[in-house]
Amino acid sequence: MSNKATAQRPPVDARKDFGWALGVLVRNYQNASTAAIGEFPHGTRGYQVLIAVVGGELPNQLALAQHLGIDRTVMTYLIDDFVKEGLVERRLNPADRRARIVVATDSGELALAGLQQRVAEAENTVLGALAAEERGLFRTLLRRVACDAPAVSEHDLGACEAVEQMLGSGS
Amino acid sequence: MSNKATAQRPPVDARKDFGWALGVLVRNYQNASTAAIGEFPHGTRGYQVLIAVVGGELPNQLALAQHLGIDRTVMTYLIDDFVKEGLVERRLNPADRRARIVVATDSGELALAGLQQRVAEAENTVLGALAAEERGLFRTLLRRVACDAPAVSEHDLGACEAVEQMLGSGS
DNA sequence: AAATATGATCTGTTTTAAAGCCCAGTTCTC
DNA sequence: GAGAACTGGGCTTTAAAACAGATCATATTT
Repeated sequence: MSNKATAQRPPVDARKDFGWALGVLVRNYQNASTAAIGEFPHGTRGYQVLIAVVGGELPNQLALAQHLGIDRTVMTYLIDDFVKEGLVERRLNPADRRARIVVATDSGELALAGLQQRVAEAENTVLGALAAEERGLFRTLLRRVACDAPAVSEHDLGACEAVEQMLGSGS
Repeated sequence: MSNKATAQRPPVDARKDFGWALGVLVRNYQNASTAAIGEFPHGTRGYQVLIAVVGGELPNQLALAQHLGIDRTVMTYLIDDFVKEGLVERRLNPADRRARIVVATDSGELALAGLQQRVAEAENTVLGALAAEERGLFRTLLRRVACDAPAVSEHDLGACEAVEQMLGSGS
């Protein structure tokens, strides 16, 4: 009786589901990168915030939050902790004194450089099933998926546009 | 002053970070698939559980939970809700009456078939930046990354082994 | 100047995930 | 049969995160 369904429709294979594979990858990345960065303030999240800060393309905390898809109120104490650790500084934007420009300190840039190496190793471990060229290909495709994604939500779209605008001169 | 760092090290580009791109993809996938499946019991999670159940490869609730990387106590009331909706049934495993075999009802299989179509559309939207062949390539690479991942955690490894054992005859 | 909008912060509430402990029923080992 | 081990389930606690408002300073608009 249940044969009927599996005979009429293509068989369901849980391993082929895109969402499942994505979930496994995210979980593995989380575990591996968390282990790689150790006691860094806010874990993987904090690491990505620091990357965005050092990148220096996001003008204020709000843009930072939207870029990473996290709540703007979270960004406040996340940056607070970074300031406490001496990784970044909050500066007033002379052009718009409502906004705080978040700049990385030398210590922050140094810390990021170290972290990036270790995270890169972790990433390669996570992608261990692929050959070296395939890893590069996968990264490229993933980057395109993320950067050139169609408008799924205005949030991400806005963030992406903002980034692209600012990178127009920065290449 | 900060030019020194950017001159010595390769410039940091937030858009090139693997973790960031992965996060964007996951967020887009979540939004798109959530919209696609509508009021389905436990959202994207529930959808993936149903796939695994219909796939019929996971012997019990524990294996189901490990396969999807969620807590085993969560699986309890997740399956509870599915039973209430008539999507799945809990049967006693005659071979091991400690374990409950979770089987999809005809209604559940039908529901999944409908959902899969809509989710597939959502997935293609999310991957809209890629050409059709590239999408297939990306899916293949992602599947390999997930299925053949090296042992990052014993949890996932065990789940993957279990799946592969049971699929030994099914390809 | 007044009204409105924006960025950051603070204050809560709510949701969610994860972890731990305990119990009941079942199976396996000895 | 006794005891250990395992599955399912309930319960509580903890931490993280999302979410909604309110406040304050500043910018922009009218």
